[in-house]
Amino acid sequence: MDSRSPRLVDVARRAGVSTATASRALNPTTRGVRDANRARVLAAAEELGYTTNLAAQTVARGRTRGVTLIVKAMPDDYANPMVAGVVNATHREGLPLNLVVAGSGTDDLVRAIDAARGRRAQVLMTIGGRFVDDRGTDKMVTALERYEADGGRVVLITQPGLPFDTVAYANREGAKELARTLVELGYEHFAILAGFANGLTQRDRTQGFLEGLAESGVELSADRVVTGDFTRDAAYAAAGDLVRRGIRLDAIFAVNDAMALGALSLLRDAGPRGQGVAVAGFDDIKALRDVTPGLTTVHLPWDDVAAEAIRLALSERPAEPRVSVVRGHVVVRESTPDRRMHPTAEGETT
Amino acid sequence: MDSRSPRLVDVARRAGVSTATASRALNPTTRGVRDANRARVLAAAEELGYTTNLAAQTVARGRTRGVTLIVKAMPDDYANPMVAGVVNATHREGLPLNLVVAGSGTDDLVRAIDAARGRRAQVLMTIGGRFVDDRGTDKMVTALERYEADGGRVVLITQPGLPFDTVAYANREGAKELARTLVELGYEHFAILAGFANGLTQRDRTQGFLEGLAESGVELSADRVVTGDFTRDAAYAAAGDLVRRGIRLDAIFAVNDAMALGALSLLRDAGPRGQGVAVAGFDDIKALRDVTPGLTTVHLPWDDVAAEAIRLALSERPAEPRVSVVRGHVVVRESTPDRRMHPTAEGETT
DNA sequence: CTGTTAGCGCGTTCAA
DNA sequence: TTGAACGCGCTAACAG
Repeated sequence: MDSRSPRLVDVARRAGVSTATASRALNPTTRGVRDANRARVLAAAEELGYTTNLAAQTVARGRTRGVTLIVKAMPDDYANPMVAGVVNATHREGLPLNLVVAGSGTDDLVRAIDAARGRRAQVLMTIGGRFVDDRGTDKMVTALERYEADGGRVVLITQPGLPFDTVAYANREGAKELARTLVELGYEHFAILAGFANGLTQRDRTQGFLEGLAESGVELSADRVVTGDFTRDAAYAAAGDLVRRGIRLDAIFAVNDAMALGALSLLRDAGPRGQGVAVAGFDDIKALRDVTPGLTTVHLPWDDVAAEAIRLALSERPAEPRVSVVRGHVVVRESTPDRRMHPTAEGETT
Repeated sequence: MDSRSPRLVDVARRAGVSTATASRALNPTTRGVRDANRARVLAAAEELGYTTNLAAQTVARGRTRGVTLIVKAMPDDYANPMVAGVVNATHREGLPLNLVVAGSGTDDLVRAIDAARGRRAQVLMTIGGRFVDDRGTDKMVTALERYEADGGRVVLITQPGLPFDTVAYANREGAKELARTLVELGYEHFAILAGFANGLTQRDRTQGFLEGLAESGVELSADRVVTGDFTRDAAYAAAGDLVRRGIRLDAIFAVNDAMALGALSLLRDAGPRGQGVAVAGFDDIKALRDVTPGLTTVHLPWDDVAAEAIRLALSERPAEPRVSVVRGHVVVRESTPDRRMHPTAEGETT
């Protein structure tokens, strides 16, 4: 078959006008077409099943609408609330979305950024992916600057400290508040499932939690901060190691909810040794509504985050990069019962 | 700033060759460039931070790599296993992915298809979105045919019966097996949370379940098949209505796991009236591992489904459309305990 | 308001 | 193996 798509010339010919007029009629941006002609062009396009060749349009215009979202991985268990938020927000705005899963290396990230530049995409957003003291950060910044120099807009999500518009969560503060709350509830012996040692988000949450403990006068030895993958499965495994070590454990803080749910499952599966250990997470993902016991966590207003990211992206680029910090708050649920009311429940693990 | 991106000419000039040679050097597809020249071109590109303008390349070539995935909505609670599967599979294959959320109307779908054609995208995959007896199906098929006539490849997921390559799940059979299993376990009084009345997947699962019941000699009055949204929240609400109606209820079948989890939560929140009602779902999403009681469901091999879809998409278009049917199997968990062992537990709701 | 014409940046013949 | 020249489909500047 391969009966090639109709082109603008075909529409123009059929409508009895020039391609220029046809183009103008099709693109409401440009005014100045007699109604009669506009109608004929639209009719011709309809009859021919014409669709403008977006690639050609992009070449001619030099730029194309739409956002490119770079993420590190697409989880198949719990929805990433940020990804879902951005996907739905762009849909609402009628913006084409390009979802790119980049490897975790800096090179992969730079490649993805360059590819977006090659696509002449209007806005570029990235979630996660930044590392602490990563030598590659410079390369990434350079790539992003090239992208902006080329006329694109960059919005970083949760990666404060870079010279671009940013939507950041108050990770450290939220974790600190969570730690204080747990201590108040009567917990003393903690462990942290910290994710990647050098992931920025993970580090901030871990450090915030440690600070909160310190302020409340609770110590935490380094061997109780378990690093590893940032996933539910890794957390399940890590919690297992923790339990097998036989240390005294009142509560586990996992740096995100998916990990916390994994830990919770391990404790459940572990039998008696897992009983009585509390768990807390971070994010307050929607799935928590269906989980028992309810998971104590730090709530973040995800819809606001996504909306804010889009807002920044669509506004004029300011002289100085803007940083919107979104604050969360602790939500206490049944996974961290009040121990002060059950003083006898202490010491159920060894 | 707007210091425009370097173009191929710039690279060519810097390497001291023509744009033709530069193009050939950059595209490994074309052979026949002296190694020395190739090296100089690559070096020049590197130094300039050159990235091919994909739009221009697409115009010149007439087509571009990558898959466009059309979905109806992006859930923010549980990951859609198909979406996650396709996202990750395309990433593995190094294929650019365009994720499009189309409205549920046929027009939205047709628009999305035409847009993909306008983008000259290589392959188009759609998940869901087909309706029973929808007058719009013809329009959709026409749009897809135009897309294929234009050189693209179409792969439909879970929408059997259309003249395109298709990956279908055995929805009806799985639901039928589930119904038989539940009856064997001793359940008699069912209700179904059926989702959209005219959604194809939902209808197949509902009808399969009804058939299974019928074969097992169990009747189900029409007022126990509750239609509505295909989401967790809608299911939560619908289960509430069910409970309030005060009918005798042994078990609820929800046509997907997210809905089942919503129903489970409602029953939990409903207090005594919700107790003793079993729940079963469909899909076996990963999140079920962290839920108690474990949810009885129909397992589908999601990784296989995504891989198969990609395989079909990347293979030559066959003369006759191919249909791969992926079969699932029932997994019984604690949400549907064996009632035959607890004859006294009967009739706990009214 | 409309048509002519000249690009946009790249791939690709066709000779050399 | 290489380069000159043309074409891809569309928009934008410039006349009219």
